[in-house]
Amino acid sequence: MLEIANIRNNAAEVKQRLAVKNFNELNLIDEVLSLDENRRKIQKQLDDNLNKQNVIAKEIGELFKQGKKEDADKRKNDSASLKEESKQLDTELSKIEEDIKNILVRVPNTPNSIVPKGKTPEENEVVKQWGDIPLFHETAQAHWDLAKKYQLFDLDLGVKITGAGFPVYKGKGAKLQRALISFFLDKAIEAGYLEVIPPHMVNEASAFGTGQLPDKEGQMYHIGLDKFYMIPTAEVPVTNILRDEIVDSLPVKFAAYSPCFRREAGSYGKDVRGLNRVHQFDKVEIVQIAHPDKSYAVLDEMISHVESLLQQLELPYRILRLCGGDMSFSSALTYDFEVFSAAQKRWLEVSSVSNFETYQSNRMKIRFRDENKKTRLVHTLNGSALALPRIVASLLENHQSPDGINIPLALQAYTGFDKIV
RNA sequence: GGAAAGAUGCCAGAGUGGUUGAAUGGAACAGUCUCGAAAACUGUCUUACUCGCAAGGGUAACGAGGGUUCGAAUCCCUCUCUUUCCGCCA
Repeated sequence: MLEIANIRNNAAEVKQRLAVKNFNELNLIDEVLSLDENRRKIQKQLDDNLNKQNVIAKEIGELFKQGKKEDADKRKNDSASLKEESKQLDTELSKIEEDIKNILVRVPNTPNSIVPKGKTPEENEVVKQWGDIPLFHETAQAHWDLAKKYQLFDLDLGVKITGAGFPVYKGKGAKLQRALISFFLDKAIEAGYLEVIPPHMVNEASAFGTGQLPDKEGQMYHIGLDKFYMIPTAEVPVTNILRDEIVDSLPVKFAAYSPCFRREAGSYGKDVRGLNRVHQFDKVEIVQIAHPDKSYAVLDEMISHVESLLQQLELPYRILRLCGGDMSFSSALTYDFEVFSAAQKRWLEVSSVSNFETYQSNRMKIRFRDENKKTRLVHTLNGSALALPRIVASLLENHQSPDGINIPLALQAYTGFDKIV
């Protein structure tokens, strides 16, 4: 959530930025400001009251020691009304703090100044395109057909075992998954990330920390009996590693492979065909905890990392700067990576790299010490590097030939084969 | 699933009602010593909110929430979590 101090100091700018995200409840900002002012007033009153009570308590202790019991008893009466008053103030304060929090969790992050205005994905800005778009003739097959032909994965089998959207990978299809995961992890480690294997379920506090709760619980699978959530991305457990910590040295770089579970309620049509959108998929995620002054350089670094992966996989891609309307709630700046999938003739999103600035760290209380030894909130960033299913889809579609599917050179050491026949 | 114990500062670990935000030890940081290091010695060392231009005040926090009391880390209640043993099991 946004820092209250920031809202206090830059209310006009905050509002103007939020408008870029098409956030139209700008009155909430004014509301939160007046609540905050009130909060401080009550806080002061309460503190003063408690101070008086403490002074009296000390005096009574002293009187007891001197054996002046009657005097002590007299002083006790002085405390009664103060105590009553403090109790009321305290109730008031908790109420107002809750109100402030309830509002703040409903306000999205302020977008960076370079975020384009816009409401729909069409208004995202293409900032780069790499690679030649393959022009296949009519015989080019979609990945779901290629999967059948080469026995790579089976969606119907997944339906039987679990339900729609839970693919069963088989043979070279399974090996390809494993190869991609290892490839992505190795590249991340080379780039200085520490590999972690996080829990695949998280508690409520963790889900709140990265912003999945309270709003997006419908997106996650929930284990009601234990109050756990299946992770929709490794970002959730990995970023929470540093929750409530004061970090000594920045940046911290984590890379994690994990399966991801998403309910994807309401999706339909060509979007969910084949591997285009599934409920369980594998992903390698990179996370960085960065100094506020350096987080945008870090964002660039992460973008380059993702680019190099796609280049090594020989997949044509483009990078989009998401417009205000298409960005996620908690992001300040997001770049999406899309890969062109030859047979479907469309761009598929395979990665999303974002800077959350202090939006997540404020929830998670991840801090560092600045030059003056003051604690400050860090910036958090993360990106997919990469999500597998659509990578597989486009690998199959783009690298198909009449006599099989060619594995990109960089991946061959991991697959152990150079062609799927 | 059954039984027991426990939750205190970065860590270990004292503390059962009154200058205890918290002994002691370790770690860390700074300094003295040293060519340098180690050792030794000295000092520093929680966080959040709030008032103040600042210097510096105030308040809160000993798992969480409530209660008793003039006063609670210390007593009472509820909840959560952790550990150990047994059972089951990859």
